[in-house]
Amino acid sequence: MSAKKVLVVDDEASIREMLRLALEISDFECLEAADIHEAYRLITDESPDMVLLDWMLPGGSGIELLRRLKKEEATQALPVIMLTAKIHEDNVVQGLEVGADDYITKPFAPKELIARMKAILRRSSSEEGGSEMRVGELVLEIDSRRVMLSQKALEMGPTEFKLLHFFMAHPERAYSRAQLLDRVWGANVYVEERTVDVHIRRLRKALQAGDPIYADLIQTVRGTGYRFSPRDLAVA
Amino acid sequence: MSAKKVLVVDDEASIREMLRLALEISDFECLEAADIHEAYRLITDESPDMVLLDWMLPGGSGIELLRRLKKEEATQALPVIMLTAKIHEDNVVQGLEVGADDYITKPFAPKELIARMKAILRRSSSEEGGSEMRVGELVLEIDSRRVMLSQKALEMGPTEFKLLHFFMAHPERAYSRAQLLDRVWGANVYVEERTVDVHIRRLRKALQAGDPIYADLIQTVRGTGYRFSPRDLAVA
DNA sequence: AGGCCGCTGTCACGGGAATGTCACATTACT
DNA sequence: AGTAATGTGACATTCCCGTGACAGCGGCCT
Repeated sequence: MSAKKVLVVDDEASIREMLRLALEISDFECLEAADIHEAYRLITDESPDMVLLDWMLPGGSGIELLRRLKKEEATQALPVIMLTAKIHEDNVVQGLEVGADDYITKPFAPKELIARMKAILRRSSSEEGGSEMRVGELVLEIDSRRVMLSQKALEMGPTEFKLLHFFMAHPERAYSRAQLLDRVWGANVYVEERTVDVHIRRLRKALQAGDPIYADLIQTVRGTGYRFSPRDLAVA
Repeated sequence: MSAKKVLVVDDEASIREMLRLALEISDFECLEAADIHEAYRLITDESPDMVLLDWMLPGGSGIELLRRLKKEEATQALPVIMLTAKIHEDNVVQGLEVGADDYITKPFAPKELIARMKAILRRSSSEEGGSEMRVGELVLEIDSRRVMLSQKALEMGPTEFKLLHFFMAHPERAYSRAQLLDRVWGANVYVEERTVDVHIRRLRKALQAGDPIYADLIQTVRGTGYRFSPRDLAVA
């Protein structure tokens, strides 16, 4: 299992730093945001597996972000743990009502936080019953690591599989080559950006072998990168 | 109904003797083990119908063995009753969490033990819908530890049998070598990952000897591991 | 006890797939 | 038309897997 990404939202740099340390020791990947705007950007761009959200934030309190996340379909299932000061314990009720998965009062032991995080991640990951994604006749079977198009298996390498997986999880959005390298190849990997092009081509070719129309799912966004667009499939 | 085999795991010979007596009076067949290693050997070699497991054992506590049994596919369903001293009653919770079916505190009346045993056997024997698995013409007979393909017996070692057993219980899913080692060989076993390859090959060879088509059931998933796929059998 | 035999785990070798990079062709936009 | 960006085929390298061989171990038979 790859490392889980956790977004820490807190305006105090010292607290973020402390949390980053605790998280990285436990093999989590850590993202940081100091305000709501930055937090929202990171959530859409990096799609973390969990959010640690401080209650007291300048420029809009944490509950505002929480409401927004629970309102949108794409982020509704994203687990959120609230961090709250002992004094404002009555906010906890409010937070849980809005849809926080858990809360923890400051100060807290890192160990307890990690334990709660793992409990929540275990729960949310076991919930994903349908371990397959579908776009029209295209079915990506995660467990068995196969791609079927109209009942027929498609041949492709591991990288193309991961690429397709990422695209199907994030449709209708353009990604730059750098972003794709980051999200599909993984961080801290240095390869030429143009390498993405080649794998895009290989993925298109694999899809085309199954049904030419499906190659059009992968669209080029000139000057930006690529986009996966199921929407245009039905039109054709 | 033939006599049920019961394995008694306890380091004190006197207790084993007492239990043997009680068991044989009630028409059980009795196996004895003084330590975990011997116990494990007897379980794989003799496949008893039930285990009476003392908590306090030299060289690894009983819970260690219990964990291992519950983790491995082949022994997951094997009923285990824990024997525990009154003083350590808090261990009971732990034991039940790991998967013990029942517990009894020493000292106990033989009559009570027998009653609990029968209750559990009744439950577990009614649960086992059939002690064989089938994929096409391939039949895995769990009790007799044999594999038949088109009425013909296949030759394979115990490890290949367990491997096939695991695969048939979890079809259409890719497993890494580490996962297979964990779930087929058992936890706390250190062997090279590539060893899996060799046993995969031996299993394929055994299947091929029966019917070449059936060797294709075991598929290589490059960069990931292996997959058992009955689905592709019918297509061919 | 000795020797045979089946099972297991490890290694080394070879082949083939997957990957990343380049050079060149092609396309899209000004 | 000209330029920048993307598509594409080819290639060397790396990585991964299949396979045969082999030694250790324990059981079983004589």
